[in-house]
Amino acid sequence: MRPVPSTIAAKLKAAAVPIAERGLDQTKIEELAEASGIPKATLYYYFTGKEEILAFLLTDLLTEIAGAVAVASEAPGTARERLVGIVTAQLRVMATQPAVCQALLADLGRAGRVPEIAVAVADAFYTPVERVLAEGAADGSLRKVQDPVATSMAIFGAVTITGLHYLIRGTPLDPKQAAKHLTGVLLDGLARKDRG
Amino acid sequence: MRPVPSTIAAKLKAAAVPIAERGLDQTKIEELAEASGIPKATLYYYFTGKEEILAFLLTDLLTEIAGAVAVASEAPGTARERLVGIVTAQLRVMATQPAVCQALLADLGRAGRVPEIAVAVADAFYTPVERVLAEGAADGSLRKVQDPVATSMAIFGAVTITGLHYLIRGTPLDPKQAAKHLTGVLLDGLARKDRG
DNA sequence: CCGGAGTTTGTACTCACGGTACAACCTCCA
DNA sequence: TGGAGGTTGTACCGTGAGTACAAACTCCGG
Repeated sequence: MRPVPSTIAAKLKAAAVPIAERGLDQTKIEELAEASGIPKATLYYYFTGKEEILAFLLTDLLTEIAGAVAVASEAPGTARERLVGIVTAQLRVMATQPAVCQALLADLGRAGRVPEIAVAVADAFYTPVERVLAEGAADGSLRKVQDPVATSMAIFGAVTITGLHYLIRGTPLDPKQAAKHLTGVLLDGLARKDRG
Repeated sequence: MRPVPSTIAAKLKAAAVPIAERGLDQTKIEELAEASGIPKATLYYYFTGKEEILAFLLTDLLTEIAGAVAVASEAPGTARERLVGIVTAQLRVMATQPAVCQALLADLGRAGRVPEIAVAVADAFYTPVERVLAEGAADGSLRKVQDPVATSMAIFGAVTITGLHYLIRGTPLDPKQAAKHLTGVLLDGLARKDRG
């Protein structure tokens, strides 16, 4: 993959739309060309194929998420508050870039198969959550869970699948609102509190 | 799609393995034929193509899950206990049929695009959880959540993505154990209880 | 202003694979 | 025993991914 100039990278984002709608395999290269306004021959000048185009879009997205999450992870306050911030940040990007996010989440298998993307997903989602869980156990704002890795996986699932549903159904996603509800459930739990 | 005899249906299950490994689009019909021991021509006698073969495997799987979940939903005890039973049942099927489950969860976008499968997913996952949440609010074993639909989506995500990770990594999945941890987190929440 | 390096793009091509057509054969039952 | 329907091999077609390549265009150093 040749270094991709920013003009191309910018145009390319529109290519995520047909991919989100139909899936990569049901999307012809010609459609990617059409959607992005970049001729097929030029696409092949920079990328070796469809897969690589999607990988480029996804790593771009995941870098952005990782950045926003890193900021939220540095915020002052309790770990519990930062967890809310992290989830909000993740949902915010989903609201901003619905198509690429849908392309990622609707085909998680591909992400798992491409090591580069798998790592980026971990950096953007699991790892920060895992850390904030540990911080919460330390500062007393979160309880100590038995298996932080499994727990961060569960949180990842809850957040992304919730977001994915909004994206698929096309209903507008209010990140703050959704994060509030989601973390409300995740933090307080579903069980009725006997003494709360 | 012609009615599929049980002999064919049984053999066909093996076709889920290459699909889980590589994804449907990276799997040739010839490979499905090889994996299942059913010649290509016979596959096309019963199905109109790859998509339909996968759809058949998925509806079969989802019917099974829906059945197991229905049983768990009828169990005596509190709604809270039934919720644990439902999650356990879902994870149990994932442990029993790893390949098909992976094929489903690693490509949720496809499920969303095929109405038949989307409905089956709802029947196997959301709807029962949504109902047990309502029952829990009624019998007092679960707290009243603001948005039961969104909550059941989050639960769906937590359960399936957790399961998917086990499947992708190939680590053995103990349904009881995993369900215990998962529902532990979901029921009690991540926040430290001030008075528990 | 020239020339060359790298970029952009159109066009023509190859080839793998999904899917179809069809005929031979087999099985089972009336 | 004959015919309907299931099973399978083989030959074929069309689509679309990816390649090859050359023409044109941009930009920069001399």
